[in-house]
Amino acid sequence: MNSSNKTKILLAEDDPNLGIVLKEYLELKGHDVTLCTDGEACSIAYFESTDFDLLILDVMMPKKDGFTLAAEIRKTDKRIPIIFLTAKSMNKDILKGFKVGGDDYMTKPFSMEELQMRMNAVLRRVQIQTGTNGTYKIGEYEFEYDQQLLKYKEDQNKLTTKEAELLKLLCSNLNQLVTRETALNKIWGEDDYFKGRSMDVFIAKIRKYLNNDPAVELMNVHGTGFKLMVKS
Amino acid sequence: MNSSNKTKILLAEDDPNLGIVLKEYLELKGHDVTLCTDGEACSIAYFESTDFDLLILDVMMPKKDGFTLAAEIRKTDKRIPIIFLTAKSMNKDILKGFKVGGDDYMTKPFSMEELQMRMNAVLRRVQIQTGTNGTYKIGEYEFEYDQQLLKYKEDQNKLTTKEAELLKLLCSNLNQLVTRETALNKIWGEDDYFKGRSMDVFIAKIRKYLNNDPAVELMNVHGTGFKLMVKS
DNA sequence: AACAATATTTAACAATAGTTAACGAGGAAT
DNA sequence: ATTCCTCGTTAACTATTGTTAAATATTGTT
Repeated sequence: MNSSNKTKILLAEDDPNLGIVLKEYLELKGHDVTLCTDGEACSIAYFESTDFDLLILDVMMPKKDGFTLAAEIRKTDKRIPIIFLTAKSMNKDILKGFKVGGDDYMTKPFSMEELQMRMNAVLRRVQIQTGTNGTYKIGEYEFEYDQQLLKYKEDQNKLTTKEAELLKLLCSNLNQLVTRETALNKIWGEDDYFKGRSMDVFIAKIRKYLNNDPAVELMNVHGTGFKLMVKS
Repeated sequence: MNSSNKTKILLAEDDPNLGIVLKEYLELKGHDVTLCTDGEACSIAYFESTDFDLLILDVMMPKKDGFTLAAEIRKTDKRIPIIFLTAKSMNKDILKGFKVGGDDYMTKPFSMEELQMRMNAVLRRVQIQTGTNGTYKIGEYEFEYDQQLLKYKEDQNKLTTKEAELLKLLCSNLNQLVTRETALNKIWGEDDYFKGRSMDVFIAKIRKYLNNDPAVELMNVHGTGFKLMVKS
């Protein structure tokens, strides 16, 4: 979940009418919507930011279709919910949407209410463990990203901005790999040797914060990245 | 996930034709299905067992409708995935299904394939959430891939990433040949002479870890590959 | 048996990661 | 304006992980 308590939605829809109507409806419902009108713009928007909570992708789009885009994103993020929108109700298409790692699939025309409901259903799953306002549970710890606060029982640590950003990225991929590349691009904005060393220093700091709870482990995957594991 | 490797599904459907067809299809797909023909029977089945992985509930059922049943279950279990089936595509109904805590909603008639896909999508989420992808038994050993941990009685060894990946590949082909080519391509990404030598070094390391239990043998098939054998 | 190909093992080496501390830019306090 | 403080970066050193090399052993073929 991103810093505000709004759900941050990345919406890709090339039909300008539908795009704008959707954006306005979702904003009315209290969400924060970024609208892209083609697949490439959407790809760029996604990979530059760390804090989208949900993707809504039209399948048929200029430059890059929704399935291709979703497949790319699923390579680096298995968690973020993806809902596809499509005009044609071709059976094969639906199956492809799921195969590529989508969470739901809606055929136009659909009611806004149903979209809202399906969004909630899919978000409820990820929010069961990420509190609703930027609060993450990490074993016995509680991490308030908004306040940059990491709490363990009575103790609490104030994190720096970079520490908090990195920990948030790890939390939103809990039990899953975050590649060095992803982290560097999303948090440092570039991926070079020195930024990489800098990240290692932050990883060490976060480990130190987290070593009260033995069920929590921030582990390295050699040559690839890190994953924050919580044994259950 | 329950103890077996099958997905345990509780299916409630009062139409006997559809019920039986669904059950048979899902069993064909390797799942373990319990079929109930009314809401009360389903409620009893659910509350008597602990290890269902997924509920598929018809909405219109004798004695207790699917929504009421789901609402009851959601009081005690917020996690278990619920998919509703319904004949009528009334908008209000769909909304009610989600309000009551459903994860997906399918309108009859639907294709079996789409049901399968939607099941997978919903199950994938809970797997990701719990980080429970792989624990293998190897004779007296227990291998937790997620934690890169190999346990033998009281002892436990922390494996490196490569060791864990290779052991996982061997485990998922227990008692079966894994060709050098397969292993090299899957784990090293390419199949050349030096990667091959490197793999041999890892095989040696894994053998060393596994030599407490005489029933376990990581054997070579000359010129072809390796087999992880467990005698019983 | 002699030979060639493949596999095992140990050690040296290279690349990646972990840790601690020094450094420097920028903001806040004096 | 000067000093102090915080934070991110860089540096230096150590540890871990994975690859290459080299010496030995095993297997299959002629």
